[in-house]
Amino acid sequence: MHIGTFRDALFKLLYARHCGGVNVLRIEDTDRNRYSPEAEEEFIETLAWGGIEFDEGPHFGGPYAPYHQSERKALGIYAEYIRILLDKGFAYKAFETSEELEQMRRYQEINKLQTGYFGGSWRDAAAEQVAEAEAAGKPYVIRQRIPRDTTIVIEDAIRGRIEWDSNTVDDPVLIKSDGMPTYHFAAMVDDHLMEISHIMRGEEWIASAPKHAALFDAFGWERPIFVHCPVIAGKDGKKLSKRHGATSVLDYRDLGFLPDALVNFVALIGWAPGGDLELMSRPQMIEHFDISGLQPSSGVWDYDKLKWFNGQYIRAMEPEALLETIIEYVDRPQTFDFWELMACDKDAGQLTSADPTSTLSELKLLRRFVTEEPTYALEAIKLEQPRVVTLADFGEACAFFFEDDDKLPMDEKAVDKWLTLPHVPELFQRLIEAFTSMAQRPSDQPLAAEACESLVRAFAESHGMEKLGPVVHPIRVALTGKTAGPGLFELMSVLGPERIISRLNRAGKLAGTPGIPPAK
RNA sequence: GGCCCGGUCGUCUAGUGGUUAGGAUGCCGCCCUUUCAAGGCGGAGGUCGCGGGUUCAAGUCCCGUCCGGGCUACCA
Repeated sequence: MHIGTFRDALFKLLYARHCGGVNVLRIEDTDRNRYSPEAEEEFIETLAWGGIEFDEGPHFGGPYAPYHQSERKALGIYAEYIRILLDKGFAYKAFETSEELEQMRRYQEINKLQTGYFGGSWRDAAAEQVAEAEAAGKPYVIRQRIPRDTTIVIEDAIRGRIEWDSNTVDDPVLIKSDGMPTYHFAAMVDDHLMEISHIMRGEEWIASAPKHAALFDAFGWERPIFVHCPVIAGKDGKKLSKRHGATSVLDYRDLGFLPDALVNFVALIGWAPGGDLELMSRPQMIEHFDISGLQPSSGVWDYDKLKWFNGQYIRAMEPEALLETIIEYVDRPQTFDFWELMACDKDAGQLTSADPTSTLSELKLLRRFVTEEPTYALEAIKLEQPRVVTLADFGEACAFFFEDDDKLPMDEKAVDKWLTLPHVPELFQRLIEAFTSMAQRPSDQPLAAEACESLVRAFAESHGMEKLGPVVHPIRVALTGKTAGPGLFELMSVLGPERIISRLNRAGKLAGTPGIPPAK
C-alpha cells in the first residue's frame, strides 16, 4: 500500500474515532485487470500493522455486507441502480468502439478542443437507433448524462466552494461493456447504501467530484461531505513515487520503522493539531483530530524527520518491550527478503547509509542472539537504544557484542591510531591479568562497570595520565573493533571477563605486541 | 491545450487584521563526556511566490499575475 493511501486511511480512522463514528473498509475491486488477491492481502496486512482498525469490512463483517464490490456486482446491486438512472434519463447507452473513441480524442487534441466524451453520437440518439444497435448485439457502455448549461458546485470541507461549468465535465462511463461498474458509479452507490457521511480521499479526485455530486443529485440522495486531502509529494514536488525512495508502507516496516512512529509522522503531513504538538499518542491524535486542521497544500515526504520520529519512539520504549519488538522484526521472513532485495538494488543508498549486504548478515547475527541468548542480547540492546534510529540499526550497533572474538572486524584506521601507542602492550597485559584472576574466581555477580572503571583509572593514574582517552580508546578498539559506541565501562560489564580477555589478546597480536601469554 | 487545486525558513507546520512571524526537523556551534549517540543550551535560515489595491494597520481581505501540482481511461 502506498504511503499516501495509508495516510488517508489514517485520517479516516482518526476522524471516525474522534466523532464516535464508524470506520468502514470497502474493497473496490471493479477493475479485473488490476485486482489480485495478493494485493488485497498486502492491503490488509499493511492496515493491521499500522493499527488502522475497522468497524466494518470484508474481514470484519457488518450490516452492509458484502464489502467487495465484485460481490456486490454479482448480487445485482449496481444493475438495480443503473436501471433507475436509465429510466430517469440520467444515464444512456453508448456504442462507440475504442477505435472510435481514440479517433475522437485525437481530433479533439489536434483542434485544441477539450478532450473527453461530451455526448458523442449516443447521448441524444433516438430510442430506435439505440434499440437497433442493441439488437445487433453491439457492445456498449452506460454513461452518465451530466447536466449541461449549468454550474456544478461542491462544498469541499478543506477548500470550500469549488465550481465547474457543467459543459466542461464529460460524461463518465458508469458501467463498462463487461457489465462491471466503474469507481464513479459503484463507490457512490455504495457510499449511499452504506450511509457514508464523509468522502475522504486524495486531492487527485477533485476533478471527478462534480460527476459524483451530479450522481447523488440524479438519485435525489443527500450528498456526503467531500474532503479532499492533500497529496504527499517527493522532494521534487511531484507525486511520491519509487524514485523518491520507498513508497510502500511495508517497506518502512521492513526497514525497521515502528508503526506508531510512522503513523505519528505521516499524520502530520497535511494535518496539524494546532499549536506546537508533534509527538502524540494515538488517543491524543484522536482527541485533536479535526477537518479544520487539515491543510489544502500538498506536503513533501521528509525521510529525515521520519527517522527522527522513529528514534524518539525507540528511546521511549521499555527495553523488554523493545527486545520483543526486535524479536518480532528479525523473526519475520519478509525482513530478510527485503534486505536481500536491497542488497541487489543500486538505489538502496537513498534509504540506508549502511551497506545492505552487511546489514543482512548483522541482522542474522542479531536474530541468533536475540533468540538463543535473550538476556545477554537485552543488555546489548539497552546500551544501543539511545544511539539507534531503526530496528535494523540494532544489527550493526550490536554486532560486536555477538561476533565471535576471533572474527571481530577491526577498523584499520582505529588500529593504526590507538593500538600502536607505546603503553598499549602493558595496558592490555595488566587488564588480561586482572580479568583472568576475576574469571578464576567466578561469582554470580555480573562484572560491574565500576570495577572496570577503577581498573582503567588506576592504570591511567599510575602512568601519570591526566586524560583517560589514550587508555580508553585502545581498549575500545580492542573490544569492539570500532571507535564509536556505548560507554566503555558499561560495554565491558556486558561483555564479561572471558570475551574481554580473548579480545585483548587478539588485539595485542594485531598491534604487533609480542610476549603476551595466553589467557588460559 | 482545457478544467481544477495549491503557494509562510530546505522540509513539516503555527498563524483567522495589530506577533521582534512561533515550533519541529535538518544544518552549524557550545555544554555534558573516554568515543559515538542521546540529552541540554544557543545560532544561522522567512522581503509570508510576485504586483496592485482595501485599511490607521495585511501572511491574514479583494483583484491580477507568476510558478508548482492534479485530472483530462470501458484505472482507481
